[in-house]
Amino acid sequence: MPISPRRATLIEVAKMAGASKTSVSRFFGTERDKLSAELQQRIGESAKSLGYRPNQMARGLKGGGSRLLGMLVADIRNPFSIAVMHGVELACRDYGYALIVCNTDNDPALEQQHLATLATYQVEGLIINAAGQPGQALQALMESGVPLVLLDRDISRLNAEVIGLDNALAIDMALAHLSRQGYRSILYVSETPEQASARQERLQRFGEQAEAMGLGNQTLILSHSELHPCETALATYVEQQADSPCAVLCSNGTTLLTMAKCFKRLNLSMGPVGLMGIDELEWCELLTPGITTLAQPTDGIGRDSVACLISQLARNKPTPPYQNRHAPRLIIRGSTAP
Amino acid sequence: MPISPRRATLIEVAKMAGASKTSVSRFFGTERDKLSAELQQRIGESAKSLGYRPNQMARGLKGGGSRLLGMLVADIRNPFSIAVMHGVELACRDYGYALIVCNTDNDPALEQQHLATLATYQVEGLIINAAGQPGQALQALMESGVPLVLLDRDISRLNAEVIGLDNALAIDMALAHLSRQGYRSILYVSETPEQASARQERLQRFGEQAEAMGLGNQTLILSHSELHPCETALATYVEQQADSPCAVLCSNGTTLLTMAKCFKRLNLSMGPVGLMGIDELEWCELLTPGITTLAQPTDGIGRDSVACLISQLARNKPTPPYQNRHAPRLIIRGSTAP
DNA sequence: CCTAAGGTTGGGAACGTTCCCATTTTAGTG
DNA sequence: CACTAAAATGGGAACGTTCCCAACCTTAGG
Repeated sequence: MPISPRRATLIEVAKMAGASKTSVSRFFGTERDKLSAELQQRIGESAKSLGYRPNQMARGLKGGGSRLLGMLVADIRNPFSIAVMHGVELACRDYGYALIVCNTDNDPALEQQHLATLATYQVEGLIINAAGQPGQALQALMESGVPLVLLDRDISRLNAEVIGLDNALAIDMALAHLSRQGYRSILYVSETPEQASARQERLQRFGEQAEAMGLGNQTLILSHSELHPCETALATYVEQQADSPCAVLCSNGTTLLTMAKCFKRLNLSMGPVGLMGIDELEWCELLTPGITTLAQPTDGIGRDSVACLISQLARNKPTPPYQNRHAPRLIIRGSTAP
Repeated sequence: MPISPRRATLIEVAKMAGASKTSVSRFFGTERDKLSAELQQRIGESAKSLGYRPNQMARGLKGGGSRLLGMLVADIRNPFSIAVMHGVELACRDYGYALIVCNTDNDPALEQQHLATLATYQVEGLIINAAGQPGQALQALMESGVPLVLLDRDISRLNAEVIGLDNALAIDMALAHLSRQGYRSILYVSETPEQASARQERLQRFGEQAEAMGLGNQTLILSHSELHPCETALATYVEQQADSPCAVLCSNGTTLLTMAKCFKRLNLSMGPVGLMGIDELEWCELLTPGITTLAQPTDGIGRDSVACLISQLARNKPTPPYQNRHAPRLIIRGSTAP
């Protein structure tokens, strides 16, 4: 049975190097250059030979901060969330933070619980992609000095930065493209907008802007994941619009997948009936004749979320630039060529 | 400027409840029932009114364990990784652990660095989906008492559990299906197998089993992500096999996507030339006529990884059941109907 | 009525760091 | 060659917990 040798500690390194714990602490902290070259040498060697690594738990305890960021994701299986998370990861790496990720599977109760857990770990900042409206818990967290960034979804009565897509711009770009291609009437497909501000913003802008541009517009809200009702709704819509070219605009990747399936089932060909979505997915290029999308700059959104957090953390230093509303990128493919 | 009131501490709760810190500690630990009902009441109320939450950092420091698990992922944007991570998340929740996720983007250097970071946070266990061969670092970690689970990829000379797909079975199932459907010759497409044991196992089994079944077999290794060489390789292969029905078997989701694109470019129709992949992706159903896949039980793999960790953590308790090699599920679609 | 046993409760040390301050050494100045 | 400022180093107290052990308060048996 292998004995598990406890990890080496600061004191042991100090003893071995013939230095004080303070010096060793300095060596691994921000004051290494205050040490003489010779002492640095000795400490460095001892630490190496003992395989010493500072214990972040102990560091966090004594004022030093946990160097931990928390991320709360509503649905980890959503490719958008993942892509953003990737950006967050990259930025964490740059700033020297580690990341605790919690997935709520869109369950508000679980969300509350995870929030409590994250607080327990003394995270220094929090990136929240909310499932419910945990305004109260977040308010408490903010008041106790934890900076917050809301990802994609705003929370009412909470004074925190929201970082995500420029939803109005996205809708405008989509409608401009569709109109340019000659579609005269648009069906907008969204998931239920109640709990997600981004959905609301997109939905509302769609109504306003389509009206302003003189485009026919209708809305379809997907509440459950069943395909059938959605299929009939689409069939009905297309039938109604028989006289003028029409298109379907999907609010995100999930709805786009659903509608693509409906197109297939109804044997509708994309193009003659337009199809377009927000969010770029790997299969959009693959599906003949290719689906036109608005790609979100997910990496940038993730990175900026962290940058925003860090800038709140260090109020004294100049604020690194970050953007709240990110512009999408239009990727034109065959599905919007009538 | 809002003053940030420090989080309440154990001592403050104790003071308010007129109890000792030990009692409060007991209340939040595992010995709550050793306290009289009345005392529990008082402590409960005080804690609530102060919004007290135990500080996990401090807990971890004093022997209590960090209640933190680490997960190292080679490529966080791979849907397989995500799906497994979801299972890991679920299990963590059940066992009362939080999860630190590190993504290495397939960079061995970064992997080393992340490993060091995770050690720094005193994680109690580690789930490793290795990018390189960090055997040395992992060995050190194991020796210092951190249980390990290797996800999908084995690491040579490291005595740790490997949890993942039953690769031999998967290949056998795929070949059995393809053969049953009448394909006489198979092209196996894999990414470079050097650094990933799962790829090696699949590749090797493919050779053996196809030979044993009397099927024609060839292998295509995708090294870079360029489409063109791959496209010509496919074209050549299909041409060669003009006389007998042939199929393409893809080692994972990435190669499947690549080959699907090649099929499209070459205007090959799926079915007449078979196409099949390991890993189930959302678009496999969508792409006419549907792609036959072997779905990995990703949730199970994730859950079992955690279960395995936990069982190592508590050697005294009976080992919860976990499985090392998971069977895939065959999903038959049109792409393997000649 | 005394004592042992059991159930509750509390005090203090320890966990591995950082940080404040005191001390020692070095270098610089008149 | 003192004398002082600056640089380098070290000692001890904190950080918020848990855990060991001691103290207390019942209750029941003799």
